[in-house]
Amino acid sequence: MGNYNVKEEVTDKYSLRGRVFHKIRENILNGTYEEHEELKEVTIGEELGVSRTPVREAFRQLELEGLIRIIPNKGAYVTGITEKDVKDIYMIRSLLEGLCAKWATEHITKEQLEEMEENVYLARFYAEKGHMEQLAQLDNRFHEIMYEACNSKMLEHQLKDFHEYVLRVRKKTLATARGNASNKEHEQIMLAIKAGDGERAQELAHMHMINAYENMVKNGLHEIYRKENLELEQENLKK
Amino acid sequence: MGNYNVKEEVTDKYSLRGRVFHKIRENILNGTYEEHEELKEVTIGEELGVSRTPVREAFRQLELEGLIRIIPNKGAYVTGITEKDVKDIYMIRSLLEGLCAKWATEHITKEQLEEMEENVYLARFYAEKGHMEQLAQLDNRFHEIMYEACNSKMLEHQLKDFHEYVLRVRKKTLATARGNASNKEHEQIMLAIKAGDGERAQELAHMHMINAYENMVKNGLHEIYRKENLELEQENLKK
DNA sequence: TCTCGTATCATTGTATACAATGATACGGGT
DNA sequence: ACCCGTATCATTGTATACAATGATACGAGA
Repeated sequence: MGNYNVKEEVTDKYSLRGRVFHKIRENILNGTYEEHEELKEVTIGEELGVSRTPVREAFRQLELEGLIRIIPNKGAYVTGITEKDVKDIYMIRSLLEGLCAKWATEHITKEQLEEMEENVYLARFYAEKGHMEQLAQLDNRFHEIMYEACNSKMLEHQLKDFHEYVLRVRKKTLATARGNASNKEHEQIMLAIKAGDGERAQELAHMHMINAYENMVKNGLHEIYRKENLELEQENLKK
Repeated sequence: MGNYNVKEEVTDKYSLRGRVFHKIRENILNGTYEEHEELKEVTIGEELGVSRTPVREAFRQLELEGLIRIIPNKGAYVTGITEKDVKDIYMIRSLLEGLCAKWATEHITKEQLEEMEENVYLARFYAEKGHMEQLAQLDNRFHEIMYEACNSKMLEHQLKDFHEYVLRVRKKTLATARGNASNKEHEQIMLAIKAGDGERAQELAHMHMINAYENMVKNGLHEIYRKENLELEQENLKK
C-alpha cells in the first residue's frame, strides 16, 4: 500500500529553518495567508515561536519561489497569481510534463510503475464513491511519481515548483471536479509508460495539461478573476 | 492585467541585501568561487564588508537557485553542474526557448525587434573580426531580448535562470567558438519573428538549443567532465 | 602503536540590540 | 479648510551576542 503522505527531505523538515520555511509556505499554499496579505516578520515569528531571523530567511526563499513579494524597507506580500500567470504556467507545464513522461518511460522503476498503477485504480474507486478530497490527493501524487521517475533532478525540481504553485488556483475551481476525466487520462499515460511508448506518453501528458487548463477556463476561471479584481479595486478605492 | 512593477530588479540591485546576493551569485557564475568550494559566512561577509546576516540570507536564496548546497550545521558548498544536468537543461531549454520564440513573435515591440536586428548585424561584424568576447555578450543579449519580448514574466524568469546557470559551463567550452554558426541561427530566428511566423520561430529556436548542445558535446564536454572527475577523485583521496 | 573518549575550537543557528526607512498623525501657517 | 513640514511610530535592515553543533586534536588506557 503506497504511503501518500510521504514528505520530502526529512532532514530539512526537522531543522528549525526548514520548519519555518515549510510552515509559511504551506500557509500560503493552503490559503491561510491570503493573496496580497502583508506578512510581518514579528507576527509570523510569534505564530511559529521563533525570532525574526529564521522568518526573514524563509521570506527570502519564498520570494525567490515567487510566493511572496518583498518590497525593500516596506514589507512582504503574498503574491497574487494573475489569470495570465495561470495560463502561462499551464502552457509551460504542458511541454515539460510531456518531456517528463517521455523520460519517465525510459527510467521508471518497477516500484514506481506499481505505485502508478495502484494510484490509478485507487483513484477510480474514489471517483465512484465521490470522495473528492482523496481523489485530489491521488491526482497530485500521480504527477509526483512521474516527476520522480523521470530521472532528472532538474526537471523534477521545476515541475514540482510549478505544480505546487498552481495548487492555490486549483483550489478555487476544484469543486467543479474534473476528477474522473483526469484519472482516465492518467490511466492512458500510465499504460503508455508501461508499454514503453515514450512518444505516446509525451503526447498524452501534454494534452493532459492542455485539457486541465481548458477545463479551468470552462469552469469559470475568468469569472473568478473578474470577481477578485472587483474586490481588489474596491479595497484600493477605500484607501 | 499586467500589474508588474518594472523597477523591482533595479531597486533590488542597489539595496544591500540585493548587492550581497548578486555579488555572491556573480562570483559563483564567473568561477571566482569554484565548484565544491566551501563558502564561509564570515569570510564572504568580510569580503563584501557586511556582517553574517545578509550573507546568510543570500545563501538561502542561492540554495534555492541551486547554486550552492547548504548542509545544516555544517556549511555551504558551491554546487557542481554534472554532465547530465547540462544535458537536461539544454533539453528543457530547447522546449522553452521554442515556446518563447513563438510568444515573442506575437508580442515583440518595434524597439525590441530593432535591437534584435542590430544585435545580429553587430554580431556578424564581430564574428568577422574575431572579437569573441563581444560576440559572446551579444549572444547572451539576443536571448535576453527574446525572453523579454515573450510577454510572460513566468517564462522569462525560468529562461533567465537556466541561461545564467549554464553560462558557467559554457565558459569551459567557449574557446571552441561556435560564434558564427550561432549567429546565423539567431538571424533566422529573428527573420521568422519579423515575418510573424511563430511556428517557424519556435522550431528554429528549438533547434538552436539542440545544436548548441550537440556542439558542446562535439567539442569535448565529456572530456572536460572526465578531467574534472579525475581531479575531484584525487582530492578526495588526499583526505 | 592503536583506539576511543573528551576537550577544544571553528562554524553555523537563533535571538536580540540598534540603525534606517517609510507611513501616519499632528500642528502651524496661509 | 487646506497645504506642508515635522515628530512619532511601526517595521524592516544590519550587526552582534550567545547557543548549538560538528570537526579536530590530544592524551589516557590497552
